[in-house]
Amino acid sequence: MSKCGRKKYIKTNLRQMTMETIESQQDGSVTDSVAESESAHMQTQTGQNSIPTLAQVSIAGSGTGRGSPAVTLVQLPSGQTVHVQGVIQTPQPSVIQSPQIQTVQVATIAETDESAESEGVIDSHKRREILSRRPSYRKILNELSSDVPGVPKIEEEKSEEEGTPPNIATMAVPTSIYQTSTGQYIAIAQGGTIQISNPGSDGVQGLQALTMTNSGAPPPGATIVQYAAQSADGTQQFFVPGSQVVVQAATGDMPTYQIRAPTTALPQGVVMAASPGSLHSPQQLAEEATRKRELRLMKNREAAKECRRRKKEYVKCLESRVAVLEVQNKKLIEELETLKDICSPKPD
DNA sequence: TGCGCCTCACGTCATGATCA
DNA sequence: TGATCATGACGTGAGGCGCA
Repeated sequence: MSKCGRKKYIKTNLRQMTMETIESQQDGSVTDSVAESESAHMQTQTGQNSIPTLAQVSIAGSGTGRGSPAVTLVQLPSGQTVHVQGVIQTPQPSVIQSPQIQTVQVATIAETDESAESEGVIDSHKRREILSRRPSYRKILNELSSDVPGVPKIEEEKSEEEGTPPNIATMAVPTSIYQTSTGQYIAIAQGGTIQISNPGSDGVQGLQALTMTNSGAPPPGATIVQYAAQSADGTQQFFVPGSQVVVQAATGDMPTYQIRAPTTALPQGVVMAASPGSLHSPQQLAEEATRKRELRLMKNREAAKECRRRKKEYVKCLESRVAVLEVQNKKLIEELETLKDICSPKPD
């Protein structure tokens, strides 16, 4: 398959996955984030993500009592209520507090780009150097949320409510990745899913599904793994003890896998079936480098996905905050008008 | 219907931040 | 201090939409 075709294939799968994720988020599943609960309102009629609009809010109840620190309940369209603290209070940090830094930096970059255009001297490395200094979204949001109770934090790790759909293309982050002597990658995810990736196939394409079913049969506590290889050979079964770690494959036309108890703990749970000490020839070193690179790329792929997800969440949270602050601002103005009326006696 | 534009999501690279 | 993580930048492809 050509690169274009492959990308198309992967994209189709991923798009489907994304839609499944969106659907699962919209079907009333519990979300503890204001932003996530508002995701449905961010959708346009075409179902496509577009320029986000500010969430409309309504004031659910006027708890404003004079002289007391009032707390106003702001009803978001999603039904979520947000506590807006007293009208008179210490200035809160602007919603664009941290992004202001970004704005300044972007302005600098714009200048840089201009000068680069005019002179054509500044290379992309310098630009990258400047651009990469931005603070992380998570950091910004967590700083904001620590200041203001209404802003949810971006969690370090998503709870299971956002569990990946049972699609092999999702490439669930494996707890253990093994490499067989045939060069295949075997990843055992936390949910027990086993993924086998053929060498040379980057990422999801080479994955073969292994379904695990619990059985009370053979060794107690063992798990029967049905090898769902797409060969015409049919289904193979594996017995996987409870905390299996090591997988080896025999060379030959018919690969076999042995899953054993762990012996040594290597970083990131990666166990090389081929002894590292035997890697002497340049070819083996090159293969090793290639495998390492593929592994790194795979991890980075997942990290990038997660990063984008957090970024979207961050943006939604900011939008929610804008909505809340707008309501707060409106109330401030109203209260100011009221105070003006009280303090300025009407002429007879 | 073809074309151009826009948006979105992705993969990859580079690099700062963080961890062991 | 090296390994790993997190994330911005960049390039690319696909799909939607308006227009001639």
